Amino acid sequence: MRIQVTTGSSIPIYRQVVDQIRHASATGKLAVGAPLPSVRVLAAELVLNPNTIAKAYAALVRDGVLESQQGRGYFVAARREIYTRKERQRRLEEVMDPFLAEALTLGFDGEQIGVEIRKRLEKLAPSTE
Amino acid sequence: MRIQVTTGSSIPIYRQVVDQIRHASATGKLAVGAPLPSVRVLAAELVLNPNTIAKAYAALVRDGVLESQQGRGYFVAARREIYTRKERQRRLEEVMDPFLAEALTLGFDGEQIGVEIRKRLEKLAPSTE
Amino acid sequence: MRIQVTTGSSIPIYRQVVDQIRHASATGKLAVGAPLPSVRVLAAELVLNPNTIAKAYAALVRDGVLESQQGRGYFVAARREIYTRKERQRRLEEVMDPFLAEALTLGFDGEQIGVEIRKRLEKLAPSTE
Amino acid sequence: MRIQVTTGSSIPIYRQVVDQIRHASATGKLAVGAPLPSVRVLAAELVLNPNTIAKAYAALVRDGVLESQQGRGYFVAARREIYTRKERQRRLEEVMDPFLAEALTLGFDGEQIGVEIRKRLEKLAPSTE
DNA sequence: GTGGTCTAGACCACC
DNA sequence: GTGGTCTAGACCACA
Repeated sequence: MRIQVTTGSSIPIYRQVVDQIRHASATGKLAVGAPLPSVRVLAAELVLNPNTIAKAYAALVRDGVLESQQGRGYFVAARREIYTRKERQRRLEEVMDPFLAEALTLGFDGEQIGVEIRKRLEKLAPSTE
Repeated sequence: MRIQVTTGSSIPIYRQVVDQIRHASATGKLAVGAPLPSVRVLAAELVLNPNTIAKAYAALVRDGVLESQQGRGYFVAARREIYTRKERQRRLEEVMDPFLAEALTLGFDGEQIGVEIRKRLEKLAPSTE
Repeated sequence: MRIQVTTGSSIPIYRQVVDQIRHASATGKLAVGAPLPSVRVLAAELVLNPNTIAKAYAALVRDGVLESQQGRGYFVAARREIYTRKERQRRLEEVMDPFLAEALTLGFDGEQIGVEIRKRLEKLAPSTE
Repeated sequence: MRIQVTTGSSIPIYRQVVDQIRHASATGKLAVGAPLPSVRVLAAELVLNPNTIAKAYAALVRDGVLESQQGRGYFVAARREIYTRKERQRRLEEVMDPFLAEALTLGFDGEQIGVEIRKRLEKLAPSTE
C-alpha cells in the first residue's frame, strides 16, 4: 500500500498515517497478518522523523489495528471487538460532531453528506461494498 | 439563539461556539443582519473567558459568517458563496477521511454511519431537517 | 498525590508514572475530575523530559483514565466501561503471564501470590477494601 | 518437557522459553541434573533462530537455573536460594504493581484477580497445584 | 536489521 | 500559562 502525507495540512502528520492505515485495514486492503513497512523505512520514504511514524504505529497498536513484534516489525492484527457498544457510540460521536459542523458550514445538508460518504466508500473499497 | 458549550469535550470551546453560530447561520436560524450578543455578555453567560468568545467571533468574521461594526457589535453577514464547487468538495473530503477511518475501525459500516449522522442532525436541528 | 520514579528499573519511566496514576485512580485516591500536575511541572519535579510525562498522560487518556482539556490541563475522567468482556480478559492475561512467571521463579506458589496481592491492595487502599 | 512459543505474543520469545524452563524447574518437572535439548535441536524444533535459544539458556545460567558443561550441553542446576526473603519480596512487588495497576483499571477487584490467577495456574500446571 | 525509550529543543494552538 | 506535534539524535532490547 502507498501512504501519502501532506505536510501543510491542519491534520497532524501522524494522524494522516493512522487514518490511511486504519482505512486500508478496515476495508481489507491490508490483510490480517500482513507486515507493514518498518518504522525507519517508512520514515525515510515519507521524509519524516522515525518518531512520527513510531507514534502513528503505536496509536494503531493501542486501538487493536496493528500488533508489534519486537525485532520483527509491525503486522496487521486480527480484527476483534475491543470496545463496548456504548464506548463505540461515544467515540463515533466525538469525531462526528466536528465533521458535521464543517460539512454543514460548507453548505452540504444531511442528504448530501450521506451521498458523499457512500461515494467515498465505494471509491476506496469498490470490491467490499 | 442559545449557545451551549461543554467544557470536558475534546472540541475546543471556541470551536464549539464557532460551529453553533455557523450552523445557526447556515440553517437560517440566525437571519442575515441579526445582532449577536456582545463578547462580554456572551462570555458572562457561558462563564468563559471573553478572549475565547472574541476569538470565536474573529474566526467567524474571517470566514464571512459575521460582520463587525465598530462600536455597535457583531451581526450576521449576508451569506456568500465563498468556495467553488471543487473547493467545497476538496474540503469536505479532507475532514471526511479521518472521520471515516475512525468510524470504520470502530466497526460501523456505510449504512450505519448514515443512520448515525441522520440521528445526530435531527438532534441538533429538529425543526430544520 | 506523590509520584515517584526509579530511573534504574527495567520498567520504563513512563510506565511507572502510568501505573501509579492508574492505581491512584482505580482505588479512589484521585477523585473524578481532579486536576493532575501539568506536564511541565511534573517533569520538572521528577527531573524528567516533559515528553516522557506527555507520553504517560497520553497513554492514560487513550485508556479512559484521564481527559485532556487543551490549554487547561489533565483531569481524572469519569470511570466508564470501555472494553468488552473478552478484551478485558485478553488484556488481563497479557499482563498476568509475565507476572506469574516472575513470581513462580521467585519461589512463590499460587496460594502465596494471592496472599501477597491481597496484602498489597489493602496497603494501597485501606479504606476501599 | 514440551516447550511452546507463540510468536504473536507481546512476551519476547526468549522470555517465553526462559519462563517455561524456570517454571518446570521450580515445580520439579525438570529434575536437578536433567539434560536440556541442545540449542540447535530446540531451535529447529521450535522453528526459531538458534541465537534466541542461546540467549534464553544464557539467561538461565546467569540466574542459576541451568549449568552449562563444555561440550556436553546444558543441565538443570541444583536449586539454590539466591535471594534473601526481603529481596524476593521486593522483586515480587516490583512486578506486582504494574500488574495490579492494569488489572484494577480494567475493572477487576482483588477477589476476581485471585480467581483468574488460580485459573491460569491450573491451566499452566494442572498436575502441580 | 527490527522496535522501544528517553532527551533536548522547537513551534503551534488554546485558554 | 496549558497541551500537541515534530525533529534530531542517542542508547537499549530483541531476532
